This record gives sequence, structure tokens and C-alpha cells, in this order.
Amino acid sequence: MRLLADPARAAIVDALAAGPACTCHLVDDLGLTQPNISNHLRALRHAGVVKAEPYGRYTYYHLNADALEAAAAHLTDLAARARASSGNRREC
Amino acid sequence: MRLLADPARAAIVDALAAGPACTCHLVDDLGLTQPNISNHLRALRHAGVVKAEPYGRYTYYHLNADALEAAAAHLTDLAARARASSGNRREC
DNA sequence: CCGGCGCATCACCGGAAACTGATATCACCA
DNA sequence: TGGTGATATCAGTTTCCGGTGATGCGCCGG
Repeated sequence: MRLLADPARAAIVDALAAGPACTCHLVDDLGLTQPNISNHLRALRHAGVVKAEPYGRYTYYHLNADALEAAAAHLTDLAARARASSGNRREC
Repeated sequence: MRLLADPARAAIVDALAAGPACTCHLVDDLGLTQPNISNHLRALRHAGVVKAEPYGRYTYYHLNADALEAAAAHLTDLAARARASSGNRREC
């Protein structure tokens, strides 16, 4: 989930949130070079954030909603723990 | 929110989820040097993820649960959009 | 069967960010 | 009021990571 740190990565995920798209779509939507996008997609794919689906000559990518929701759950858990333990300040 | 990418940053946030702590606590809990932690805290503070609270000679830090929940909401929104638009695959 | 296209991978380079050491500042205590 | 400890800041170095160019592979249309 540390992968969403990069702005290009976030732009790719945001573009994929509008629906599955092949690499060429992302290339001319985001204005980045093709190897660049392909590298980011490899990282996202390896982290389980996106899934690749070969379709003839093209390759379609779509988001893995479960992974995003898991990351969101982790953040909400952190927030809940922060609220619950806001009182016990341990002294030095 | 791209700040949680760094493992040291994540460790600091995780430690602060257990309750407010001063810098010295984080230093010997995480085993990192003091300027290092202080730098990370500055970044987190500047991003609104943590809040600083001077307390005599010490400085206590505590998490900003609202910021974490906002980031979590963003992720759930992304996941929801991904699920909703998983059908419309635009052709090349 | 072959030329073109979409895509992935590799090697390289440049910039940004993290870690380190030294230093300045502030608050407490004797 | 001087000393000590806690913290923040700064400059330097090094490491890591994203961007670029070139290349290879696979699939399609002619």
C-alpha cells in the first residue's frame, strides 16, 4: 500500500477506478511514456493492487478492490486505536 | 498520505497508535537516531498526520485520527468506484 | 509467412529523500 | 545562574527510486 505514494501510481489507480483499461489507454490518458507506465503496472501488479488480463494483442488492467479495502481497513483500525488510546500518555 | 510509504514513518505511526508518546520514547522503541525520528516527525506533522504538544521539557506527539480516516475514506471510495465500473471496458 | 503494433523487460542516468554527525535552542534543576 | 538533558535544525553523504532509451517477444492483419 506504500505503492500509492508515487503521484504517477496514484494517477494510474485513479484512471483505473473509472473502469478497466489497456496499457495504451493509460499511456495517452496520463501522457507518460509506455515503459514508464509498464514499470508502474508491474509494481502495482506485484503488490496485488491491480490485475492483468491478456486480451488478444492487448492487456487489460483492472483494480483489485479487495486490496484497496484492506488498506482502508488498516487505516481505519489505526485511527480507531489512536482514538481509543488517546488518554494513556506514558511519562518519561 | 503518501508519507506512510516509508517503513520508518509507518513504524512511528504504529507506535503512536498505542498512545501519545514523547520523542525519547520513539527513539528507544524504534532504535533509530534522534535527529532521524525528529525529521520524520516534522514531515508527519507538516502533513497533518500527527500533532505536537509541548509538555515542559518534552514534546508529546499524538496521531490525528481525522487525517487517517480521511485517507481511509479515499481508499474506500476508490474501491467502490472500482467495483461499480468493473463492467465498462472501453475498447482500443 | 512476414511486417507492424502492443507490451514487457533491461541497462543507464539523474534527482530526491533518508540517514548521519554536529550544532543551536529551550526548559528544568541544583 | 550555570549545567544537563530533551528536542529541533542544518549541512553532507549515500543510497534508493523513478524516468528514459533501446531491445526482445507475442499477437494480429495482409
